[in-house]
Amino acid sequence: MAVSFDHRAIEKKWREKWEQNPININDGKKPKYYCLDMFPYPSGNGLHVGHWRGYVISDAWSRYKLMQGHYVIHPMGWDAFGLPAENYAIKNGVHPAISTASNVKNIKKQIQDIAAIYDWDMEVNTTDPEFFKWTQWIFVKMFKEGLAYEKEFPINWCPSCKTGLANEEVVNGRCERCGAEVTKKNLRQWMLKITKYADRLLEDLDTLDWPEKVKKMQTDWIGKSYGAEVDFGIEGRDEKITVYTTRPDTLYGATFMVLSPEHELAKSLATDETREAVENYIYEASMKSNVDRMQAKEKTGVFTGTYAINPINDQKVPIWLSDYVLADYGTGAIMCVPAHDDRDFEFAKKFGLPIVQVIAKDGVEIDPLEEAYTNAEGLVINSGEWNGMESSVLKKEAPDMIEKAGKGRRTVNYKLRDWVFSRQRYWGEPIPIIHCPHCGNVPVPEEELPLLLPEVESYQPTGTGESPLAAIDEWVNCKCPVCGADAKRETNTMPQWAGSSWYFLRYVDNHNDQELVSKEKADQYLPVDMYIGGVEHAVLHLLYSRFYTKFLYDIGAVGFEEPFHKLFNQGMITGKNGIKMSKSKGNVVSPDDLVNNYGCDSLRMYELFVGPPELDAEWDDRGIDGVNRFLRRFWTLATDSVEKNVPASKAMIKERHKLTYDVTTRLEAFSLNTVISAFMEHNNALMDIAKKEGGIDIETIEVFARLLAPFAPHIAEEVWERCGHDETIFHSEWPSYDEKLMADDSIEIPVQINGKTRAVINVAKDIDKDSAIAAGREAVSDRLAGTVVKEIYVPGKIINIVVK
RNA sequence: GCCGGCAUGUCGGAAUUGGCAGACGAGACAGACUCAAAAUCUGUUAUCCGCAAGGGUGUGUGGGUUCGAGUCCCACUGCCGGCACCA
Repeated sequence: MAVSFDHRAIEKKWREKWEQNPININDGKKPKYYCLDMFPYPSGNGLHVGHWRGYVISDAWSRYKLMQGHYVIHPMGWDAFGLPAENYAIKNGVHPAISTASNVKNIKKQIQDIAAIYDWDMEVNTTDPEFFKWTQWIFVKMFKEGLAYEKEFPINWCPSCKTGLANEEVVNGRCERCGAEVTKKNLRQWMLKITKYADRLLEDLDTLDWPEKVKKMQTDWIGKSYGAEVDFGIEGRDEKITVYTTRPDTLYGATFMVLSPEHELAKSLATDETREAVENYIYEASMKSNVDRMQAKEKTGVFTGTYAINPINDQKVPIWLSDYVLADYGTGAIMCVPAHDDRDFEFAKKFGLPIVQVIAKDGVEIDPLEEAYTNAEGLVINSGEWNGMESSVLKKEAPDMIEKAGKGRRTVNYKLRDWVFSRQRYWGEPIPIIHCPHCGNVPVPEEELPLLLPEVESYQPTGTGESPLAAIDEWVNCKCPVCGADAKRETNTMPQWAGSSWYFLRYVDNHNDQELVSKEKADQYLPVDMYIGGVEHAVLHLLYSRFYTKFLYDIGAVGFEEPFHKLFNQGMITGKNGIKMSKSKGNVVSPDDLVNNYGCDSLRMYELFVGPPELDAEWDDRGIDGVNRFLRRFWTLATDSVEKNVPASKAMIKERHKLTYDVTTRLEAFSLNTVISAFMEHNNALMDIAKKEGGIDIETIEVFARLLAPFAPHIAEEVWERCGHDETIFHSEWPSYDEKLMADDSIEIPVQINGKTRAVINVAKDIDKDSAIAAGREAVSDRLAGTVVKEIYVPGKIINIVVK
C-alpha cells in the first residue's frame, strides 16, 4: 500500500531532470531578482554544516522569488587569491594556482550537494586572468583619477604574514587573519583614497535595507565628528600649532597642550634644558607597538620647555608631548581641558598641571573636582564673555565665533583612514604600475591588461617590504610605456579584498573582454537585491564594496551607487558550547554524511530549523531526526492521499489556507525556523484529519508541496509529479490564502477574574460585547465574589472581570 | 572605559498591536507492535501542593505603569558583539 520513501533515488532523479531542464529561466519578461551569497574562499578543508546554512537560506529565498515569478540571478564564484594557498605553496612547493583549482573542484562538488539553483554559467574566479584583468583595470582608473597614490609612512605590519595591513584588518592590535601582534613599519605603500568618499559612504547608509547593527558599525568606523580647529601661537616664535577639538566651548579651560611625539614640531620645541628628555621620549614612543600603546596603564609624557598662547585669553599654556595623542587623527595636537576630559585630567594630575572648570556641574562650580566632569553640559563659567551661556548653545556657536576672530575655523574629522592597498606577498593581483626614472609612476596601458603573475622559484615572503616578485629580474625590468626608458615594475600585489570589492558586478557578464560589465546587462540585472553572508565583513568587504561601486558610478561604469540593496547576516553554526568549528578543535561537522544518510532535503530543513537565522546556533546532529521524521510523515500522507483521492472537506480547506498564511507571512518576515515549525504543526493537523476522513484532498497536498518546494525541493517536486503534473513545481504559482476560509466559526475566549484566567468559553466569532461579557460571567459565576468594578472585552481576545 | 544586543522548561526555541507563556522540535518516561532490538505508532513531560477535581508559583534580579506585562518604563546583574586614548 504505502509507497516507500527513498530519498537517494528521488534526489538523484530530480537532480538529473533539473540539469536537463533548468527551472530558473530568463524569458526577458519576468522581473529580475538578484540574490547573492558572499562567495567562499576555496579552502582545502572543504565545507562544514555552518557554510551550508547561508547557502540554504539564500537558496530557499531564491526559489521563493522564482515561484513568485522572478528571473532569479543566483550565482556562485571563488574568492581564490589569498594567503592559505600561498602558505601551502611555501610548504609544499605546489603552485597556488594548482592547489586552488583542486580546492575549487572539491568545494564545488560539495556545494552542488545543496541542490541550490546556482547558475554555473555565471561562475567567476578572482584568480582567473579574465577576471583580474578588470580588478587591475579599476586600479588603473583609480590611479588616473588620483585615488590610488604612493606614500611612505609607518603602517601596520604583520610580522607573521610579513605584509602590510589595512586599518580594517587590525583587530585589537592583532592581525585579523593570523592573530599575531601588529607592529609599525615604515614602508612605501600604495594607498586608496577611500576618505574622499567618507561623507557619501556615511550618508548613503540611510538608503540601505541593512541590519541596523551593521550600519552602526560602518557609521562608527567612518567616525565623523564636528568641531573646530584652533590656532595657538608659540611663545617667542612665529609658528602656530593647530589643534582639533569637538568642544570649542571649553576653550577657556585649555590649560596645557599635548602633541603626539610624531608631530612635526615635536623635536624643535625642545629647549636646551629639555632637549635630551624630549629626544629620549620621542625615541621610546617610536619603539612601542600598537599593543603596548593600547595597554599603557599610566600616562607618560615630557614637557618641551616651550609655551603656547591660548588665543581666547592670551594665557601661556605649557606644551607637552605624550603618546596618548594620535599622530594621524585631527592635527596630531590637542588642547587639554583637564576639568572636562578623563585623559587630560589624568595627565594634569600626574604632572601637576592646572585644572580650570568651565562648565558648572548641576549648576555649581566644584572646587576641586574629584574627577573630570566629562560630556559636560550646563552653564558656562570662568570663560570671560562666554560666561552664563548654555554649553550646548555655545558648542554650536563657538566655531563661528572663533573663525570670525581669526583664531581658527569650523571643521569636521573622520576616523576613517585611507586604505593601505599593497601587500608584500605573491598570490595576489600584481599592481599594474611601472616606475620610470623619467616619468615617475606610469600605469600599465589598459590594452596590456591583464598583467599576469610570473612564475617564481620561491613564494617565501621576503619580509623586507618587497614581494617575492622583486626577485624576478626579467619580470621587474621593463620599458616605460610612455618614454621607452628602462623602468621597473611595481612588485607589490593587491589585498584579497580587491577582487571581492566588485565581483558581484561581473557574474552577469562574466566573459565580457571589452568591459567590466556591459551597460545593458548592468542596467538590466544589477544591483544586488538580497545579499546573504556572515557579519564578519561589516567594515571590511562591505565597506570596500560600497567604495568601489561609488567609484565605478563616478566614472560611468555602472548606473547605481550602492551595490547591495538588502543585507542579511546569518548567524554562525558552532560546535558544542558555542565553540567555533575548526579543524584544530576537532569539532567540525561535515555535511557529506548527513546528506548521504538523511538526504539533502532533510539537511536543508534542519539548517533552517536549528534556530533563528540571524543568531548563532549550536549544532546538534540529533535534531535532524525531527525534520527527517516530518518529511517522511508528509511523504506518507501525500502518497496515501493521492491514492485515495478523497474530496476536500471544510477542515482540509481551512488547514490549507492556514498553512499558506503561516508559511508566507513567516517567510516574508525571514523567520525561517518558524516556517519549518508551521509545516510540522499543520502536517500534524492534516494527519489527524486524514485519520478521521480517510485521506486529504489532492489540492491541499499540492498546496503543501508548493509551499514546501523552496525548502525541500526534491520531495516537493516528486509529490507534485505524483499529483499528476508534467511541469516542474517551480513553474507553478506561489499559493495564496483567503483569511475568510482560515477562520473558525466559533472562537475560544479566555475569561479572567482580576487578570487570572478562570474559564475558557466557546462563542460565535462575531459575538457582540454584551453577549460575550454575559457568557463570560455565566462561565465563572460560581467564582464571582464581591462587587464587579469593571468588565473588559477585547473582541476575539479576552474577557477580564475586575472584582473588588 | 564608551556604544549596541540578548536573558523563557532538561536542551534548541515559539508567543502580530501588551491579551490563555512554553507552539514546533530534541531528549526523557510510559504503552502498542516485536522472540528481541531498531524503526514506527499512541500518550505524558515548567514547577509545587493534592488520589482527584482543583489550586499556588513561574519568562535573569528589584521596583513601577496597567483591568492585564515575557512584551512598556526605571534601576541592577550576567553573557555576547563592536570600538578602543579619535580629543
